[in-house]
Amino acid sequence: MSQKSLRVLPRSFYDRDPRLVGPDLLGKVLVRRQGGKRLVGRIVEVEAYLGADDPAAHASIGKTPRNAVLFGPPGYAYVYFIYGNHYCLNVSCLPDGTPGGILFRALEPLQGLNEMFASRGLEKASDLRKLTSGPGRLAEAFEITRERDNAKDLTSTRSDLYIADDSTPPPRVLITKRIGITKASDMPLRYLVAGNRFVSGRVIPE
DNA sequence: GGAGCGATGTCCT
DNA sequence: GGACATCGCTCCG
Repeated sequence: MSQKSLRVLPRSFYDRDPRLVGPDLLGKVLVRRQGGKRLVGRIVEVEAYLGADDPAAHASIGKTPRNAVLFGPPGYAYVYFIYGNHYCLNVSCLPDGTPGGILFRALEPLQGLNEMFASRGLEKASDLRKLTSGPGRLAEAFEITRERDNAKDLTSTRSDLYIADDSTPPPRVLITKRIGITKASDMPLRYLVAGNRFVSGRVIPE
C-alpha cells in the first residue's frame, strides 16, 4: 500500500468563513491514529454551519456548555451526540469569539478498512459505502465520541485525530441545500465531490 | 428501492 | 417536555 506524505492543515486554514473552508476541505483526509494503526478517509461531503443568522446552526442560540467549541478558536473538534444514537464531528472555524463550523458528512475510506468494518459491526464483505457515508457512520467507523474527541486540536500530528493534505488535486465541487435539518433548509451550504460514490444519500450527483 | 418510523440520550426552555 | 445536523429496519410495490 503506497503512502503519500501528509501535511497537516494549519490553524489559519480554518480561520475563515465556513463557506470558504467547506469546499476547501473536500479532497483532504481525516486521519485517526489508534494502537499503531492509522485510519484514513478522504473528505467527500461536508456542510457549513454559521452563527446567529443561521437558525439550523447549534451556535444560533448563543454560547452554551455544549456548543462552546464553536465559539472558540478555529481548528478544534466539536463533537455532539444526536438522536440518542450517534455522534457527529465538526471542526470550528473563524477566530476566537466568532462561531462557525463544518460538519463532516461523508468520507471515502482509504486506509484501515478492516478496523472500520469492525468498529461499525459490519461484515468485511459488505458495501464499502456503509462504512463512512453519513455523519453518524463516519464517527462510528473512526470511533469518534464526545468524551474522547470534543475540543481536540485537529491541527497537530501529535493529536490522534487530525486533518491533512495528501497532495491530491482539488476535486470539482458541487453545492446543494443541507440535508437532514428542519430549519433554514434552503441555504446552499452542503459541499460534495462531484460524481463521488461515497457521498451520503441515494443519488450520486454528476 | 424507497417511504415510513422507532430507538434512544442530551440539551435547553 | 420537546426538539434533534441519524441510522437501520420493516413493509410495500
